[in-house]
Order: sequence, then C-alpha cells, then structure tokens
Amino acid sequence: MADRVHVTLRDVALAAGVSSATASRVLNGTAKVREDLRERVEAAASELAYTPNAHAQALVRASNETVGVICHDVSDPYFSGIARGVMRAAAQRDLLVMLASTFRDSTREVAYVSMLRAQRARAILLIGSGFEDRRWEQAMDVELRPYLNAGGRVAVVSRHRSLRVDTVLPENREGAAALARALLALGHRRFAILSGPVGLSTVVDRVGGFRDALAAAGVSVDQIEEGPFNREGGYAGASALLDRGLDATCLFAATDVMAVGALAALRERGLRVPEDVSLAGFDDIPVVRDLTPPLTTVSLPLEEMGERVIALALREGSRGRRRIERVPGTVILRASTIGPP
Amino acid sequence: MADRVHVTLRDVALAAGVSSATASRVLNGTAKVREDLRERVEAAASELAYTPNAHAQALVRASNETVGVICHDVSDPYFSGIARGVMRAAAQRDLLVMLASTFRDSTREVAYVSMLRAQRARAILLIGSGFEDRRWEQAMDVELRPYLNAGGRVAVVSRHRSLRVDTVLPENREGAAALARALLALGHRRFAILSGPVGLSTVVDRVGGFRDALAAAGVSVDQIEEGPFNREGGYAGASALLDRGLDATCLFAATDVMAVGALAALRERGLRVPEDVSLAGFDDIPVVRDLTPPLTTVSLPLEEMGERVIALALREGSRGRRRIERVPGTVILRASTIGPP
DNA sequence: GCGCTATCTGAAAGCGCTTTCCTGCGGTAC
DNA sequence: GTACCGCAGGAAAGCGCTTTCAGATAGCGC
Repeated sequence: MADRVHVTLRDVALAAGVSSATASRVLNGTAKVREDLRERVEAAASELAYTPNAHAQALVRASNETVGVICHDVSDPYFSGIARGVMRAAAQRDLLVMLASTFRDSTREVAYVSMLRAQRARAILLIGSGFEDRRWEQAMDVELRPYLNAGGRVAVVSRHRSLRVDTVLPENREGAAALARALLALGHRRFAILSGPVGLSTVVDRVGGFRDALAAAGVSVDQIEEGPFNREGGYAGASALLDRGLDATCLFAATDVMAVGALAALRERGLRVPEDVSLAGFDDIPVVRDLTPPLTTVSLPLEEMGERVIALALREGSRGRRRIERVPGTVILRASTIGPP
Repeated sequence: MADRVHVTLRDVALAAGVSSATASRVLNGTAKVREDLRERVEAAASELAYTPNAHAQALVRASNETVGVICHDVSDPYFSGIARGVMRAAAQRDLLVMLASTFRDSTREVAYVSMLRAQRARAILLIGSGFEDRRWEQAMDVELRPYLNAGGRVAVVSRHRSLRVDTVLPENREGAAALARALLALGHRRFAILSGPVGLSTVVDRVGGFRDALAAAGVSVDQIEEGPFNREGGYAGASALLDRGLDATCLFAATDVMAVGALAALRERGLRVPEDVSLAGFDDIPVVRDLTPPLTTVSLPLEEMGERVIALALREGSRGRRRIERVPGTVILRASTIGPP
C-alpha cells in the first residue's frame, strides 16, 4: 500500500467538528459522548468509509487481533483439516490468521516465527511435528524465548522434544500400537512399514508404537522404507519395497497420504488390496473412505485438534503450568485390511 | 500480546551506545555507518534478540509486507491447491499471508475485507467465485473501492460480475463445453447434472457451458440437481437423482469434490461406475486420480493459478488496464467415463 | 594554517491512534 | 451568591519506528 492517502481518524474528527479524542471514543465506545456529537462522528466515519489503521492501534495498544499459524504444507489434507478448525475458532473470536507454509524447510520455519514475532501476533501455533534436530531446536528456542517472555503465547500440535509449550498431542504411539494389535488380530504376522522422514517426532512415535506392539507379540519388522511425507513418498516407498521383493502380508504407512501413494504403486504392480496385501494408514483424512478399498486407519479428529490448539494458545490466565491435551486415535478397520492370504 | 515489555530499537541503541537513528540505519542498511558502531549495534541486537515492531514500521512506512487471502474453505482441495501456489509465491517474496475462511458466508467475506483493509494489507486476493447477488456486490464495493483508491491491490480467481479487478479466469464455460463434447463423442445422449449453488458464477459457467455444448448437438438435460459445493452436496444430489429415477447414462458434477460424493452415493445404491453410469467432474484435484475408477474431469492448474493471482496483484506499474489471465481447462478422460451401456 | 566541502551521527518530527490529564461547564448544597 | 463536585470534551503525550535536518568531524586545496 503505497501511494494514495488514507482516511484517518483526524479526517473523521475534522468532518464531524470534534477532536480526534472524541472521535476515538465514539468509534470504540470507550466513553460517554454527547448524543449529537456521536451521531456526527458516526455519520462522518461511514461517509468517509473510515477504517482504523490496525497498525497504529496495535502500536498504541501493544496488542493485536492476529494469530500466526505455521504448517508444513497447506495442501496436505492432514494440515488443512486442522487449519479448518483453527479458522473456525479464529472467526468466532474475530481474529485474523496469518498462515505460513514452510514446505518442510526448517530454516523457513524459524524465519516465520521471527516474522510473526515482529507482527506481535497474539499467539503462534506450530502445526506438525518438530524436527528432532539440535540446531533447529536451538534456533527455534532463540526466537520463541523472547516472544514468550514478552507475553506471547505458543501452542503446538504434535510432540516437540524441546518446546515446553501448551500442546495438543495426538497419541501417535498408542494409536499405532492399537492398529498393530488390530492387524495382529486379523492374523497378520509379516509386516512392512512405510516410514516418513526419521527425525520427525510423529514418525518416531508412529513407527515406534507400531513396532513395539508387534514386538510384544513376538513379531519383528525388517522391511521398512523411508520417504517424504507425501503421496510420492508412499508411492516410491512401496515401489522400492516391491522391487526388493515384498515379504509381508500387511503394509503400514505412517500417514494416510503415503498410504494413498502406496495403494497406487501396489495396484500398478498388479497387487490387489486387500486380497494380496493389506494396507493401513494413519490420520483418517477425508478422502480415504472414498478409496477403493476404503482405507483402514487410525482416526484423528483433525478439525477439533485445530480448535483445541488455538483455544490452548489463547487461554488467558493459567499462566502457570504447561498444558498437554492428549488426543486419542481411533482404529478404524475398513476394507483395505483383511486376514492374510 | 500484553503484559511484558518488548525489546525496542531504543534498547538496542542504548546498549550499543548510539542513537536510535544510527541503530535503525544499521539494521536496515539504509546508510553508511562507521564500522565499529555497526558492529556494536549488530551485537546488541542479536544479544537482545531484537525484532523490529512490524506495526511501528508499517505505520511510519505506510506499507507492509502482508497480503490477505480470502477463500471459502481451507480444507477444500480446490482452494488448498490454489493456496499452495499463493504460499509458495509469497514465501519467495518474503511476504506474510493472512488467510481468511468465509465458510461460504458472504457477510463474513465483506467483514474480512474490512479487516484486511485495516491491516493495510498490500494486496487482497479473493479466491473462489463471487456471489451473483446485488447486496453482496454493493457491500463488497463499499469496502473495496476505498481500499483501491488508497493504492491497495486486489486480484481474484474466478469471474466476478461486479469486481473490475485483475482476474485469473479459469475457462469454466469452455472447459465444461469441451468435456460435454468429449462425453458426446463417447456416445452419451442422456445426461444428468449435479450443480452447485446457483448464484455462484462458477456454477453458472460450468453448467451453462455444459448444457450449451449439449444443446449444440441437439441434446437437452432435464435432470439437474442442486446442492452445496462439497462432498455431501454431491452425495445428496446423486441420491436425490436416484430416488427420482436416474434417466441418464452420464452424470456431470460441477466440481470434483461433488463427484466424489456422487460416486459414493452411486456405489451405495449398487450402480457401477462406469459400467452402469459414467461420471465426470471438474477441477482435477489431486485425489481424483486415486479413486476407483479414476475420475474423468477438466484439469485446472491450481497451484499455478495461485501463483498467478498473487503475481497479478503485486505487479506494480501497469496501473492502467485491468488484466484478465485466462486459464484453460484440459479435459482428462479417465476410467470413470466410457460409452453408454 | 584557514576555509570549504564531504561524511557521518544525533536530535527531532511525525506516522495514526489511544489515553491520560486538564479545563470548563452545569448542577447542587450551603 | 459563593464554593464545591461531577462530568464531558480537548490538548497533548507517547506507542516504536524511519527519516529529514542540522551539527560535528575529518579531509582537502590553497
């Protein structure tokens, strides 16, 4: 916004023949103002299409009506489900959301926190798991610490090793374990895993939970393929598994999005799901029930998680203790998993 | 952000033993500053974890580094595809994106424009078709006009009857017509349409284009069902059609998302796609190629559209003429459409 | 060595707003 | 009629920054 002149409070006050103090009082309803003056001010404001400069307000009030949200990729259904909840809750509270997409670049993530800090965002929400990486943790801490000290609020979805902030914590470990047990109960004993990038806490938890539950039943997994957290990652991972000779009756993908890619790869290679191999994912993003076969998965209430994380961040008071809200996952057995051939 | 005190430029200047003018010059690289002073300032800034108050900067510079994006629903893949492009382009330009979800509430849409105006957003992007509704158009005009006059930039995706601003225009009419012709070529003569809410220009264009192309071949459509632009809308619409006795060999849904719902409904009623009835959508959102059968659709380069709309809005100069960038849709025939039974 | 110019630094103004603080008014009590 | 109180409205300060503007210092030619 550059070249033209804006309508300011002064203009409104001038037009109404009052001081800007009075105009401000009228427009904010801060104090009692004589009826005729109030009317003149309101008329002038609407006549001039006045909109207060939010920056000036933020400056003098030292607070503003925006929250920042940082995610990896807006177009990932996992995230956009959560984002939907955040947006809804923000709308209810008349808050504006500044959304940043890191495209899984940790440097950019830190940079965004800095920008959001500069914007004096009322709260910053980190959606998506943290990087389990010392340098990232440290850089993040450098940005977040002063923000918190200045009264900023931070809340996250997923486990962050180093961030001691309010957290909405999907029970990835437990969910994956429950899924493993359900799959065992179907009769499977040979599993392969499509893992996301190691170093993401979500991956660690899901894969760990899955393996531990299997181990408890005396089953181990040696076929494990790692790839990025997207459809291509799932596709490539499944293809690699197939190339090396898939020795499993059931395939577990760390996310539904990866499972979708895996399904495509399996199908291309002529394997039928679930007749030849069962397939399960995690998250329960909306599309998976429309796949053929519908995907077995661990369901997470994404939209609700979004609402809860912003509520957590906004809640005043309770400055004391850090709160962790656990969100259980529900195993949903659909047609993509049956007993082993 | 409320209670604690922030590190200000003054603090940095004090710590470095210089005036705040000098500190500002160092931090912005605005002017040459003696080497030792510059070092002291930089050291102090990083020591104190200083972040400039973006509001103060915005206030004095009368411009800022944010753009506003208004969409209907972040979790709709059509929108999130576009948003991805916007986010990527914004990141390249070091811009922060304020994202607002209207949940298809036109009142809220206008309110958001007002908020974005207050934030002095550098540009406002309206994603998703306008409402063809006089009152909305007028309210929108009241907000947008002063914004534009003050040098704000506005760009939209989709046709807006009343908004004479830079536009990325998917060729809905032509795309739908091309699809209709392709379907005719397959041999279909009896069609049903799943339409979105009338009063959305996108719906008008797509349905209109489809019908006109059929009409040109002497084919008319009387089975047309209207519903909201989401999976449920498609599901309900298809169900209603089925209840009334579907008299068509091919079903066209105005969006892929609706087609997904329709597919579920058809399947539930025991109709096979494409053997019993062909199904086509519009948009080519990522999931449709993973459906069984993969969906015939008109492909739109969503991410690219996002990049183009922000580029349009940001482009300085060329203040003169309004620009309209047409984006052709490509008919993609997949397995969901074959010749009539 | 003196005066002039070229640089760099600091003081101060001002962006648009909110919020004391203070003045002036009318009303009440004596 | 005078003294006092309460209240509404205006003047002005100040939020944190950038940017003139002017002052100080150094460098140069003569």
